[in-house]
Amino acid sequence: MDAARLPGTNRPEQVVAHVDMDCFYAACEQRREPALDGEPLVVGMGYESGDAHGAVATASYEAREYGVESAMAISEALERLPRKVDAVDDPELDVDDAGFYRPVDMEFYESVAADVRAILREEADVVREVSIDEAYLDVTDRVGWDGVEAWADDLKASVESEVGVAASVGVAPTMSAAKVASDRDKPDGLVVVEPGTVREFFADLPVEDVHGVGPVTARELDELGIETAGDLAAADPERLDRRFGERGREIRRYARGEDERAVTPKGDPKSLSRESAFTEATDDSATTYRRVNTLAAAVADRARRKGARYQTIGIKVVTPPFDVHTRARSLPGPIDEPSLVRRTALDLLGEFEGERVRKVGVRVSNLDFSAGEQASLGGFGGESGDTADGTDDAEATDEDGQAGLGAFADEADDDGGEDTGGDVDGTSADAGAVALPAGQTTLADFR
DNA sequence: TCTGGGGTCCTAGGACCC
DNA sequence: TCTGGGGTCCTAGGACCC
Repeated sequence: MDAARLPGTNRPEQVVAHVDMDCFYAACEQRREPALDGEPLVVGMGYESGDAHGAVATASYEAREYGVESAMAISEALERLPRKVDAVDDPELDVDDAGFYRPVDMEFYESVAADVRAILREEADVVREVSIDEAYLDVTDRVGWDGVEAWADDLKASVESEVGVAASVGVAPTMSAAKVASDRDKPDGLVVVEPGTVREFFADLPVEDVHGVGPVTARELDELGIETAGDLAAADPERLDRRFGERGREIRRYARGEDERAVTPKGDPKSLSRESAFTEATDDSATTYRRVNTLAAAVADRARRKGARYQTIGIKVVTPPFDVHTRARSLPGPIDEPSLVRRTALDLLGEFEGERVRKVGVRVSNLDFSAGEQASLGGFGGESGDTADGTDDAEATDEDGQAGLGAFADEADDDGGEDTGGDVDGTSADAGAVALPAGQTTLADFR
Protein backbone atom coordinates (compact mmCIF):
# COMPACT_ATOMS: atom_id res chain seq x y z
CA MET A 1 0.00 0.00 0.00
CA ASP A 2 1.17 3.55 -0.37
CA ALA A 3 1.23 4.37 3.26
CA ALA A 4 0.81 7.85 4.55
CA ARG A 5 3.95 9.20 6.16
CA LEU A 6 4.26 10.70 9.56
CA PRO A 7 5.41 14.28 9.34
CA GLY A 8 9.16 14.49 9.75
CA THR A 9 9.77 10.78 9.49
CA ASN A 10 9.92 8.26 6.75
CA ARG A 11 8.01 5.72 8.78
CA PRO A 12 4.74 4.61 7.24
CA GLU A 13 1.82 5.85 9.28
CA GLN A 14 0.95 3.24 11.89
CA VAL A 15 -2.28 1.31 11.90
CA VAL A 16 -3.15 1.09 15.58
CA ALA A 17 -6.12 -0.83 16.92
CA HIS A 18 -7.34 -0.37 20.44
CA VAL A 19 -9.37 -3.29 21.75
CA ASP A 20 -11.55 -2.63 24.75
CA MET A 21 -13.74 -5.34 26.25
CA ASP A 22 -17.28 -4.20 26.99
CA CYS A 23 -18.18 -4.20 30.70
CA PHE A 24 -15.56 -6.87 31.08
CA TYR A 25 -16.21 -8.11 34.62
CA ALA A 26 -19.96 -8.12 34.07
CA ALA A 27 -19.50 -9.90 30.74
CA CYS A 28 -17.42 -12.58 32.47
CA GLU A 29 -20.10 -13.10 35.10
CA GLN A 30 -22.74 -13.36 32.39
CA ARG A 31 -20.70 -15.91 30.52
CA ARG A 32 -20.43 -18.01 33.65
CA GLU A 33 -24.06 -17.51 34.62
CA PRO A 34 -26.10 -17.04 31.42
CA ALA A 35 -29.25 -16.24 33.39
CA LEU A 36 -27.67 -12.84 34.05
CA ASP A 37 -27.64 -12.01 30.35
CA GLY A 38 -29.59 -8.86 29.61
CA GLU A 39 -30.14 -8.18 33.32
CA PRO A 40 -29.00 -5.16 35.33
CA LEU A 41 -25.79 -6.50 36.88
CA VAL A 42 -23.35 -4.81 39.23
CA VAL A 43 -19.91 -6.25 40.03
CA GLY A 44 -18.56 -4.80 43.26
CA MET A 45 -15.05 -4.50 44.67
CA GLY A 46 -14.73 -4.97 48.38
CA TYR A 47 -18.28 -6.20 48.18
CA GLU A 48 -19.52 -9.38 49.72
CA SER A 49 -22.81 -10.98 48.99
CA GLY A 50 -25.56 -9.27 50.89
CA ASP A 51 -23.66 -6.31 52.33
CA ALA A 52 -23.48 -2.68 51.21
CA HIS A 53 -19.74 -2.08 51.37
CA GLY A 54 -17.37 -1.56 48.50
CA ALA A 55 -17.50 0.20 45.17
CA VAL A 56 -18.80 -0.57 41.72
CA ALA A 57 -16.14 -2.14 39.51
CA THR A 58 -18.38 -2.64 36.50
CA ALA A 59 -22.07 -2.21 35.81
CA SER A 60 -23.83 -3.80 32.85
CA TYR A 61 -25.49 -1.41 30.40
CA GLU A 62 -28.84 -2.39 31.82
CA ALA A 63 -27.65 -1.36 35.29
CA ARG A 64 -26.27 1.91 33.93
CA GLU A 65 -29.78 2.83 32.84
CA TYR A 66 -30.53 3.16 36.54
CA GLY A 67 -27.68 5.57 37.04
CA VAL A 68 -25.21 3.05 38.43
CA GLU A 69 -21.67 4.02 37.47
CA SER A 70 -18.14 2.75 37.89
CA ALA A 71 -16.44 3.68 41.17
CA MET A 72 -19.77 4.51 42.78
CA ALA A 73 -20.23 3.31 46.36
CA ILE A 74 -22.27 0.12 46.50
CA SER A 75 -24.54 1.78 49.04
CA GLU A 76 -25.41 4.43 46.49
CA ALA A 77 -25.82 1.91 43.71
CA LEU A 78 -28.28 0.02 45.89
CA GLU A 79 -30.40 3.12 46.25
CA ARG A 80 -30.65 3.47 42.51
CA LEU A 81 -30.91 -0.19 41.79
CA PRO A 82 -32.03 -2.45 44.65
CA ARG A 83 -31.02 -6.07 44.77
CA LYS A 84 -33.48 -8.46 43.22
CA VAL A 85 -33.45 -10.65 46.33
CA ASP A 86 -34.32 -7.69 48.53
CA ALA A 87 -37.03 -6.45 46.19
CA VAL A 88 -38.81 -9.78 46.29
CA ASP A 89 -39.39 -9.43 50.04
CA ASP A 90 -40.06 -5.73 50.15
CA PRO A 91 -43.50 -4.55 49.05
CA GLU A 92 -42.12 -1.04 48.58
CA LEU A 93 -39.72 -2.19 45.90
CA ASP A 94 -40.50 -3.25 42.37
CA VAL A 95 -38.85 -6.50 41.31
CA ASP A 96 -38.77 -5.27 37.74
CA ASP A 97 -36.62 -2.34 38.80
CA ALA A 98 -34.05 -4.39 40.66
CA GLY A 99 -30.79 -6.02 39.69
CA PHE A 100 -28.11 -8.54 40.51
CA TYR A 101 -24.94 -7.92 42.51
CA ARG A 102 -21.80 -10.04 42.39
CA PRO A 103 -18.41 -9.70 44.11
CA VAL A 104 -15.29 -9.34 41.95
CA ASP A 105 -13.66 -12.66 41.10
CA MET A 106 -10.31 -11.62 39.63
CA GLU A 107 -9.00 -15.12 39.19
CA PHE A 108 -11.84 -15.98 36.89
CA TYR A 109 -11.58 -12.73 34.93
CA GLU A 110 -7.84 -13.31 34.52
CA SER A 111 -8.50 -16.67 32.97
CA VAL A 112 -11.00 -15.19 30.53
CA ALA A 113 -8.57 -12.37 29.73
CA ALA A 114 -5.86 -14.90 28.96
CA ASP A 115 -8.10 -16.47 26.33
CA VAL A 116 -8.70 -13.07 24.77
CA ARG A 117 -4.99 -12.25 24.82
CA ALA A 118 -4.18 -15.44 22.98
CA ILE A 119 -6.43 -14.35 20.13
CA LEU A 120 -5.00 -10.83 20.03
CA ARG A 121 -1.45 -12.16 19.83
CA GLU A 122 -2.41 -14.34 16.93
CA GLU A 123 -3.97 -11.45 15.08
CA ALA A 124 -1.29 -8.78 15.47
CA ASP A 125 2.49 -8.45 15.39
CA VAL A 126 2.74 -6.20 18.41
CA VAL A 127 0.33 -6.23 21.35
CA ARG A 128 0.53 -3.92 24.31
CA GLU A 129 -1.74 -4.98 27.13
CA VAL A 130 -2.76 -1.96 29.15
CA SER A 131 -5.00 -3.66 31.64
CA ILE A 132 -6.98 -6.81 32.04
CA ASP A 133 -9.58 -5.69 29.49
CA GLU A 134 -7.70 -3.39 27.15
CA ALA A 135 -4.88 -3.61 24.60
CA TYR A 136 -3.26 -1.76 21.72
CA LEU A 137 -2.36 -3.69 18.58
CA ASP A 138 -0.03 -2.64 15.80
CA VAL A 139 -1.24 -4.09 12.51
CA THR A 140 0.61 -1.74 10.15
CA ASP A 141 2.49 -4.48 8.33
CA ARG A 142 0.10 -7.31 8.75
CA VAL A 143 -3.13 -5.57 7.72
CA GLY A 144 -2.61 -1.99 6.57
CA TRP A 145 -5.37 0.58 6.05
CA ASP A 146 -7.17 -1.13 3.22
CA GLY A 147 -8.20 -4.29 4.98
CA VAL A 148 -8.39 -3.06 8.51
CA GLU A 149 -12.14 -2.79 8.83
CA ALA A 150 -12.73 -6.38 7.74
CA TRP A 151 -9.88 -7.52 9.94
CA ALA A 152 -11.37 -5.78 12.98
CA ASP A 153 -14.78 -7.32 12.29
CA ASP A 154 -13.21 -10.76 12.19
CA LEU A 155 -11.30 -10.10 15.38
CA LYS A 156 -14.45 -9.09 17.22
CA ALA A 157 -16.28 -12.14 15.91
CA SER A 158 -13.47 -14.45 17.04
CA VAL A 159 -13.41 -13.04 20.54
CA GLU A 160 -17.17 -13.31 20.78
CA SER A 161 -17.43 -16.86 19.48
CA GLU A 162 -14.30 -18.33 21.08
CA VAL A 163 -14.38 -16.58 24.44
CA GLY A 164 -17.96 -15.43 24.78
CA VAL A 165 -17.42 -11.77 25.59
CA ALA A 166 -17.85 -8.68 23.43
CA ALA A 167 -15.17 -6.20 22.44
CA SER A 168 -15.19 -2.73 20.95
CA VAL A 169 -12.41 -1.76 18.57
CA GLY A 170 -11.04 1.60 17.52
CA VAL A 171 -8.57 1.92 14.65
CA ALA A 172 -6.51 5.06 14.04
CA PRO A 173 -3.05 6.25 13.05
CA THR A 174 -2.22 7.08 16.69
CA MET A 175 -2.66 5.34 20.00
CA SER A 176 -4.49 8.25 21.57
CA ALA A 177 -7.03 8.43 18.74
CA ALA A 178 -7.51 4.65 18.60
CA LYS A 179 -8.27 4.71 22.30
CA VAL A 180 -10.97 7.32 21.90
CA ALA A 181 -12.33 5.60 18.80
CA SER A 182 -12.91 2.31 20.62
CA ASP A 183 -15.12 4.18 23.02
CA ARG A 184 -17.27 5.98 20.44
CA ASP A 185 -19.53 3.14 19.47
CA LYS A 186 -19.71 0.95 22.57
CA PRO A 187 -20.84 -1.72 23.10
CA ASP A 188 -19.74 -4.07 20.34
CA GLY A 189 -18.46 -1.08 18.39
CA LEU A 190 -16.06 -0.53 15.55
CA VAL A 191 -14.79 2.91 14.57
CA VAL A 192 -12.03 3.52 12.03
CA VAL A 193 -10.36 6.93 11.95
CA GLU A 194 -8.56 7.30 8.66
CA PRO A 195 -5.15 8.99 8.43
CA GLY A 196 -5.49 12.73 8.07
CA THR A 197 -8.86 12.86 9.81
CA VAL A 198 -7.79 12.60 13.42
CA ARG A 199 -8.12 16.26 14.27
CA GLU A 200 -11.51 16.41 12.65
CA PHE A 201 -12.51 13.30 14.60
CA PHE A 202 -11.57 14.97 17.88
CA ALA A 203 -12.94 18.43 17.10
CA ASP A 204 -16.36 18.28 18.76
CA LEU A 205 -15.56 15.87 21.56
CA PRO A 206 -15.51 17.14 25.12
CA VAL A 207 -12.01 17.78 26.34
CA GLU A 208 -12.33 15.02 28.97
CA ASP A 209 -12.29 12.49 26.15
CA VAL A 210 -8.64 13.26 25.44
CA HIS A 211 -6.37 10.71 27.07
CA GLY A 212 -4.65 12.36 30.01
CA VAL A 213 -7.38 14.88 30.75
CA GLY A 214 -9.06 14.03 34.02
CA PRO A 215 -11.58 15.94 36.11
CA VAL A 216 -9.01 18.36 37.56
CA THR A 217 -7.46 19.31 34.23
CA ALA A 218 -10.87 19.52 32.57
CA ARG A 219 -12.03 22.02 35.16
CA GLU A 220 -8.92 24.13 34.75
CA LEU A 221 -9.21 24.01 30.98
CA ASP A 222 -12.80 25.11 31.26
CA GLU A 223 -11.65 28.16 33.19
CA LEU A 224 -9.44 28.98 30.23
CA GLY A 225 -12.44 28.71 27.93
CA ILE A 226 -11.31 25.37 26.51
CA GLU A 227 -14.26 23.01 26.40
CA THR A 228 -13.82 20.76 23.39
CA ALA A 229 -10.90 18.80 22.10
CA GLY A 230 -11.03 21.13 19.11
CA ASP A 231 -10.52 24.10 21.43
CA LEU A 232 -7.60 22.27 22.98
CA ALA A 233 -6.07 21.52 19.59
CA ALA A 234 -6.25 25.20 18.68
CA ALA A 235 -5.03 26.54 22.03
CA ASP A 236 -1.78 28.45 22.45
CA PRO A 237 0.85 25.90 23.46
CA GLU A 238 2.77 28.45 25.54
CA ARG A 239 -0.29 29.16 27.57
CA LEU A 240 -0.91 25.48 28.20
CA ASP A 241 2.71 25.01 29.12
CA ARG A 242 2.56 27.78 31.69
CA ARG A 243 -0.50 26.31 33.32
CA PHE A 244 0.13 22.57 33.04
CA GLY A 245 3.78 22.14 32.13
CA GLU A 246 4.82 19.54 29.61
CA ARG A 247 1.58 17.67 30.16
CA GLY A 248 -0.30 20.60 28.71
CA ARG A 249 1.61 20.38 25.47
CA GLU A 250 1.10 16.66 25.36
CA ILE A 251 -2.69 16.70 25.63
CA ARG A 252 -2.75 19.42 22.99
CA ARG A 253 -0.73 17.24 20.66
CA TYR A 254 -3.07 14.32 21.25
CA ALA A 255 -6.07 16.48 20.37
CA ARG A 256 -4.30 17.43 17.15
CA GLY A 257 -3.59 13.85 16.23
CA GLU A 258 0.11 14.33 16.88
CA ASP A 259 1.09 11.24 18.81
CA GLU A 260 4.15 9.42 17.59
CA ARG A 261 4.28 6.76 20.26
CA ALA A 262 4.82 3.36 18.76
CA VAL A 263 2.96 0.36 20.10
CA THR A 264 5.42 -1.60 22.20
CA PRO A 265 4.88 -4.55 24.50
CA LYS A 266 4.53 -3.69 28.14
CA GLY A 267 7.77 -4.12 30.05
CA ASP A 268 8.38 -5.15 33.63
CA PRO A 269 6.36 -3.37 36.30
CA LYS A 270 7.91 -0.38 38.07
CA SER A 271 6.29 -1.06 41.40
CA LEU A 272 4.14 -3.60 43.17
CA SER A 273 1.67 -2.77 45.88
CA ARG A 274 -1.18 -4.03 47.95
CA GLU A 275 -3.65 -1.89 49.79
CA SER A 276 -6.74 -2.42 51.82
CA ALA A 277 -9.44 -0.25 53.34
CA PHE A 278 -10.97 -0.66 56.78
CA THR A 279 -14.70 -0.98 57.01
CA GLU A 280 -14.53 2.23 58.96
CA ALA A 281 -11.66 4.46 60.00
CA THR A 282 -9.77 3.17 63.02
CA ASP A 283 -7.26 4.66 65.43
CA ASP A 284 -6.40 1.32 66.97
CA SER A 285 -2.73 0.85 66.13
CA ALA A 286 -2.82 -2.91 66.68
CA THR A 287 -5.42 -3.12 63.92
CA THR A 288 -3.46 -1.03 61.45
CA TYR A 289 -0.20 -2.81 62.31
CA ARG A 290 -1.75 -6.20 61.68
CA ARG A 291 -3.16 -5.05 58.37
CA VAL A 292 0.15 -3.57 57.22
CA ASN A 293 1.89 -6.73 58.30
CA THR A 294 -0.43 -8.80 56.14
CA LEU A 295 -0.06 -6.50 53.15
CA ALA A 296 3.73 -6.44 53.46
CA ALA A 297 3.84 -10.22 53.36
CA ALA A 298 1.55 -10.27 50.34
CA VAL A 299 3.61 -7.70 48.43
CA ALA A 300 6.88 -9.47 49.19
CA ASP A 301 5.35 -12.73 48.10
CA ARG A 302 4.17 -11.28 44.84
CA ALA A 303 7.56 -9.69 44.17
CA ARG A 304 9.26 -13.02 44.69
CA ARG A 305 6.87 -14.84 42.39
CA LYS A 306 7.55 -12.25 39.72
CA GLY A 307 11.29 -12.50 40.23
CA ALA A 308 11.58 -8.88 41.33
CA ARG A 309 14.02 -7.53 43.87
CA TYR A 310 13.22 -4.14 45.35
CA GLN A 311 15.29 -1.26 46.61
CA THR A 312 12.55 0.95 48.00
CA ILE A 313 9.85 0.01 50.47
CA GLY A 314 6.96 2.33 51.15
CA ILE A 315 3.60 2.64 52.79
CA LYS A 316 0.47 4.60 52.07
CA VAL A 317 -1.83 5.82 54.80
CA VAL A 318 -5.20 7.37 54.04
CA THR A 319 -6.71 9.49 56.81
CA PRO A 320 -10.18 11.03 56.80
CA PRO A 321 -11.67 12.64 54.90
CA PHE A 322 -9.43 11.30 52.15
CA ASP A 323 -5.91 12.53 52.72
CA VAL A 324 -3.29 10.35 51.16
CA HIS A 325 0.12 10.17 52.82
CA THR A 326 3.06 8.19 51.55
CA ARG A 327 6.35 7.36 53.20
CA ALA A 328 9.21 5.45 51.66
CA ARG A 329 12.69 4.31 52.49
CA SER A 330 15.37 3.24 50.07
CA LEU A 331 18.02 0.62 50.69
CA PRO A 332 21.60 0.54 49.47
CA GLY A 333 20.81 -2.13 46.90
CA PRO A 334 18.01 -4.33 45.62
CA ILE A 335 16.92 -7.19 47.84
CA ASP A 336 14.38 -9.97 48.10
CA GLU A 337 13.70 -10.10 51.78
CA PRO A 338 10.12 -10.32 52.98
CA SER A 339 10.90 -9.76 56.65
CA LEU A 340 12.56 -6.46 55.83
CA VAL A 341 9.54 -5.30 53.84
CA ARG A 342 7.47 -6.00 56.87
CA ARG A 343 9.77 -4.33 59.36
CA THR A 344 10.30 -1.27 57.20
CA ALA A 345 6.61 -0.86 56.54
CA LEU A 346 5.79 -1.14 60.24
CA ASP A 347 8.56 1.27 61.11
CA LEU A 348 7.25 3.85 58.64
CA LEU A 349 3.76 3.33 59.98
CA GLY A 350 4.97 4.42 63.41
CA GLU A 351 4.74 8.05 62.33
CA PHE A 352 0.96 7.72 62.09
CA GLU A 353 0.50 6.15 65.50
CA GLY A 354 -2.71 7.35 67.10
CA GLU A 355 -4.17 8.82 63.92
CA ARG A 356 -7.45 7.70 62.51
CA VAL A 357 -6.82 5.65 59.41
CA ARG A 358 -9.26 4.49 56.78
CA LYS A 359 -6.92 2.69 54.45
CA VAL A 360 -3.33 1.43 54.35
CA GLY A 361 -1.04 0.13 51.63
CA VAL A 362 2.42 -1.32 51.19
CA ARG A 363 4.53 -0.87 48.10
CA VAL A 364 7.89 -1.97 46.78
CA SER A 365 9.54 -0.05 43.96
CA ASN A 366 12.87 0.53 42.29
CA LEU A 367 12.48 -3.00 41.03
CA ASP A 368 15.24 -5.10 39.60
CA PHE A 369 14.44 -8.13 37.50
CA SER A 370 18.00 -8.96 36.58
CA ALA A 371 18.46 -11.69 39.16
CA GLY A 372 16.55 -14.30 37.23
CA GLU A 373 19.48 -16.08 35.66
CA GLN A 374 21.71 -15.92 38.68
CA ALA A 375 22.29 -18.91 40.90
CA SER A 376 20.12 -19.26 43.92
CA LEU A 377 21.89 -19.97 47.16
CA GLY A 378 20.10 -22.49 49.26
CA GLY A 379 20.32 -22.83 52.98
CA PHE A 380 19.08 -19.51 54.21
CA GLY A 381 15.87 -20.84 55.62
CA GLY A 382 15.38 -22.11 59.10
CA GLU A 383 13.38 -20.82 61.96
CA SER A 384 12.94 -17.12 62.04
CA GLY A 385 12.20 -16.90 65.70
CA ASP A 386 9.22 -14.74 64.89
CA THR A 387 6.25 -14.91 67.16
CA ALA A 388 2.83 -15.78 65.93
CA ASP A 389 1.32 -12.47 66.81
CA GLY A 390 2.87 -10.37 64.12
CA THR A 391 1.88 -7.09 65.69
CA ASP A 392 4.37 -6.07 68.28
CA ASP A 393 7.38 -8.11 67.38
CA ALA A 394 8.77 -6.05 64.58
CA GLU A 395 12.04 -5.73 66.41
CA ALA A 396 12.10 -9.29 67.63
CA THR A 397 12.82 -10.98 64.34
CA ASP A 398 15.96 -11.49 62.41
CA GLU A 399 18.27 -10.66 65.23
CA ASP A 400 20.91 -12.77 63.59
CA GLY A 401 20.59 -10.96 60.34
CA GLN A 402 19.73 -13.83 58.08
CA ALA A 403 17.62 -16.40 59.79
CA GLY A 404 14.44 -14.56 58.86
CA LEU A 405 15.01 -14.62 55.16
CA GLY A 406 11.92 -15.78 53.43
CA ALA A 407 10.11 -16.61 56.59
CA PHE A 408 7.05 -14.69 55.53
CA ALA A 409 7.08 -15.10 51.83
CA ASP A 410 4.70 -17.95 51.56
CA GLU A 411 2.36 -17.02 54.30
CA ALA A 412 0.77 -14.05 52.68
CA ASP A 413 -2.87 -14.31 53.53
CA ASP A 414 -4.75 -12.82 50.66
CA ASP A 415 -7.97 -12.67 52.51
CA GLY A 416 -8.73 -9.11 51.67
CA GLY A 417 -7.14 -7.83 54.78
CA GLU A 418 -8.85 -9.30 57.79
CA ASP A 419 -6.70 -9.41 60.81
CA THR A 420 -4.99 -12.66 60.25
CA GLY A 421 -1.46 -11.60 60.92
CA GLY A 422 -1.38 -14.47 63.36
CA ASP A 423 -1.21 -16.96 60.53
CA VAL A 424 2.32 -15.88 59.87
CA ASP A 425 4.28 -18.42 61.76
CA GLY A 426 7.62 -18.34 60.06
CA THR A 427 7.77 -21.99 59.20
CA SER A 428 7.81 -21.59 55.49
CA ALA A 429 8.18 -24.93 53.84
CA ASP A 430 10.47 -23.84 51.09
CA ALA A 431 12.56 -21.36 52.95
CA GLY A 432 15.59 -23.14 51.59
CA ALA A 433 14.66 -22.06 48.09
CA VAL A 434 15.05 -18.39 48.78
CA ALA A 435 16.76 -16.84 45.83
CA LEU A 436 19.70 -14.86 47.08
CA PRO A 437 21.80 -14.01 44.07
CA ALA A 438 25.50 -13.60 44.37
CA GLY A 439 26.28 -10.12 45.53
CA GLN A 440 22.90 -9.49 47.03
CA THR A 441 22.91 -7.19 49.95
CA THR A 442 21.90 -9.01 53.08
CA LEU A 443 19.92 -7.83 56.01
CA ALA A 444 23.09 -7.28 58.02
CA ASP A 445 24.02 -4.45 55.67
CA PHE A 446 21.07 -2.42 56.78
CA ARG A 447 21.72 -2.48 60.46
C1' DT B 1 -22.29 8.54 49.04
C1' DC B 2 -18.15 9.78 52.26
C1' DT B 3 -14.10 7.03 47.82
C1' DG B 4 -11.88 0.03 46.08
C1' DG B 5 -7.43 -1.60 44.41
C1' DG B 6 -3.69 -1.65 41.22
C1' DG B 7 -0.72 0.94 38.53
C1' DT B 8 2.01 5.11 35.69
C1' DC B 9 4.26 9.47 35.18
C1' DC B 10 5.49 14.20 36.58
C1' DT B 11 6.97 17.89 39.68
C1' DA B 12 9.19 20.19 43.41
C1' DG B 13 12.33 20.55 47.04
C1' DG B 14 16.28 18.93 49.73
C1' DA B 15 20.72 16.51 50.27
C1' DC B 16 24.93 15.80 48.46
C1' DC B 17 28.76 15.90 45.19
C1' DC B 18 31.99 18.15 42.13
C1' DT C 1 34.43 38.10 52.65
C1' DC C 2 30.83 35.83 49.79
C1' DT C 3 30.14 33.38 46.00
C1' DG C 4 28.50 29.70 41.27
C1' DG C 5 26.32 26.15 38.64
C1' DG C 6 25.33 21.44 37.25
C1' DG C 7 24.04 16.81 38.13
C1' DT C 8 21.99 12.96 40.60
C1' DC C 9 19.34 10.67 43.96
C1' DC C 10 15.66 10.56 47.18
C1' DT C 11 11.05 11.66 49.13
C1' DA C 12 6.28 13.28 48.99
C1' DG C 13 2.45 14.60 46.67
C1' DG C 14 -0.66 14.98 42.75
C1' DA C 15 -3.09 13.77 38.51
C1' DC C 16 -4.42 10.28 35.75
C1' DC C 17 -5.65 5.56 33.94
C1' DC C 18 -8.43 1.15 34.28
